[in-house]
Amino acid sequence: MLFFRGINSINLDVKGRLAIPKRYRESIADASDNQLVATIDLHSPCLLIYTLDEWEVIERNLMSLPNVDPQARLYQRLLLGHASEMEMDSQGRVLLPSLLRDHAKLDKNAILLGQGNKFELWSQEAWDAQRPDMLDSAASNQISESLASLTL
Amino acid sequence: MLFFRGINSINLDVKGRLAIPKRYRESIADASDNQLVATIDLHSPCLLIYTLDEWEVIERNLMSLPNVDPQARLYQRLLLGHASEMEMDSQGRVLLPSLLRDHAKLDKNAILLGQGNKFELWSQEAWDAQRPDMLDSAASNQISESLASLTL
DNA sequence: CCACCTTTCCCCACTTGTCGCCACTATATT
DNA sequence: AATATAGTGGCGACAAGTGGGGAAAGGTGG
Repeated sequence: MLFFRGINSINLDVKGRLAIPKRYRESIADASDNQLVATIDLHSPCLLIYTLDEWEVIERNLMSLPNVDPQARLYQRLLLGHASEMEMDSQGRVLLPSLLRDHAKLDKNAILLGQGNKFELWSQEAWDAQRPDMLDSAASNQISESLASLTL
Repeated sequence: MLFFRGINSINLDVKGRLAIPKRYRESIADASDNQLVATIDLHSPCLLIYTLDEWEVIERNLMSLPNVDPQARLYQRLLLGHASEMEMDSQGRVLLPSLLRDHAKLDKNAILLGQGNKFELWSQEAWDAQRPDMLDSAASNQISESLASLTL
């Protein structure tokens, strides 16, 4: 089973290519023949990067939502509409479509977060700006019900 | 199975032609011999573009609706009435009928969104104007029941 | 019925973006 | 300290995107 962990500081090249860290490459090659899919995150200014097979699961779930629900339609439009297939080249790099780079304000310095079945890709600036807030709200005492059962 | 994804920035030429991005062309050629159908979207100021065979499914469903239902008749009139067949030329371009271009306020800069069995075609202006609102409402915390089951 | 005008379509040229290759640098390992 | 390996960046070839000219087809008006 495929599971991505860890934080990586990565430089995009001037053409917007992202070099996937070596330690992830083999499992990506095995899982989906070097095919990745990037889309936007709806809650944070970052991109989500899935292996193609993981993405197809998401996609099936998305498309099975009731078509009459306006919010479901919105999700479909945004997530599917931004989902871009990318293929790792022989050096383990993928070209990020410029419209997606724009969305996440990605230029050179980026942060790649392993998040289980996907990666999150942040611009360094956005990450640095939001990390303190994330830590603060995580540290606050308001534990949601779903978290209450968690033993760390 | 045919499945369109992703966002594309595209320039229409002065004659109103749309060049389909290369990566979609082969599946369109395979699925429906370069035949596409465009119609209007009923909820947003954009056009919907189907392969001919996918459109024929929609069409059958539309026509099987009860004829006495005024809303069904409305849908039939609008969707079927605006549906225009288009053929990709040797360079992968289709001519968008001027009445459809007018409906979606399309001039030069356009955004083509892959949406599963169809594409959505937006004018750049309309897309830029609506995208922030769409992101806002997608990010809002009011998650409808149907979305609650979705794991991204 | 003919002439003219507009629309559509094809072809070619040019520009831009994409991709592969290679070299250099930094980091880790023995 | 030397060597190997991953990361980074630049160059160049090629493909895709874009735009314009002109021929053909279709429609309109005299």
